[in-house]
Amino acid sequence: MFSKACEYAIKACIFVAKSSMQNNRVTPKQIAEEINSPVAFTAKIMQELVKSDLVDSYRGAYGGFEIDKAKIDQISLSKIVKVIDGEKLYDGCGLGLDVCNENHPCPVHYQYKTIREDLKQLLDSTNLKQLALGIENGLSYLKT
Amino acid sequence: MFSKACEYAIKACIFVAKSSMQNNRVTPKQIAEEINSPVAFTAKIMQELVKSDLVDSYRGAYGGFEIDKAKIDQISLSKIVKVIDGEKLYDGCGLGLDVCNENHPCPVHYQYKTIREDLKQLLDSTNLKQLALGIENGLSYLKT
DNA sequence: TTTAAATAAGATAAATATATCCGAATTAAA
DNA sequence: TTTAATTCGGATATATTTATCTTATTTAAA
Repeated sequence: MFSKACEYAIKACIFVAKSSMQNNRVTPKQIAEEINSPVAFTAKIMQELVKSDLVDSYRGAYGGFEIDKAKIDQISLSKIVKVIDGEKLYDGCGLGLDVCNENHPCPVHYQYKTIREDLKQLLDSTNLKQLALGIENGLSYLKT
Repeated sequence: MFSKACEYAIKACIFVAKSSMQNNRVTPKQIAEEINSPVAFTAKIMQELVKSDLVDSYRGAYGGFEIDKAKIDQISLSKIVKVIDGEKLYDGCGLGLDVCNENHPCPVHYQYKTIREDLKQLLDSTNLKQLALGIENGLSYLKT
């Protein structure tokens, strides 16, 4: 469904959001420990998230990553997924046809469309604040 | 969502099913033309489908691939997907946790579960006969 | 001003997925 | 029995994704 990079990105964002709510900047090392991911690869992904303006970074001593508290509930999962995996999940054909629409549907076009709309709905309506609170309250987990 | 190999497999199966309903065996070359896929890679995928008993193959002159007519409506998309992509889409965690369940849910566990059940429902309830008829009747297409 | 801690950027490596190629075995028909 | 057409299996090649490493730059505090 999502690439590994995207899975890491989502989990990293949730952890950074949670930390930012507690006024803590975090380093790639801390993130990787918290979400059980390879440090260097995680750092690369963080760079993309920074470039795309979803996360803020601060260099030098006492630096790290954070998310503007006021923005935490404005960042939906769909924004993260689009930055890392692109729009494919959003508008690609289930069977990979370059052109697939009502005029020229693939064999599973209509059924797949429903699934995709549901997924879109899920990603659009879920934001980092909700997820960070879930972690904070021990209702969900970022690693096993 | 699906790997490319799986997309090819699904489309190939639909074409083989349609051909078998018309009492025609088909070769990898014909399949690849019909679904717009690389010939040799398609042939490899057909081998897997044969080994998994979803498709029958016949060697030598006048050989090729076919599906037992009586089985065409017994082959669901889920069978094909499981053979090529495995069970991950069916039971994997949306965020890649090794263990993810009600007792230890990832942050999107419940929402993702709904999507997955819908997808499962779609794959389980759609069979090759339905899809082959759609192609035969010009209601859907295997390539653009 | 020096130092230690941190991100940024680019090169490189490893693993996986996608794709090709070729020789061996099989088979129906001529 | 020979031939041509076909699948099978394994080796190889290419592309993409995942992951690591190294150097440069930045920055706060001592």
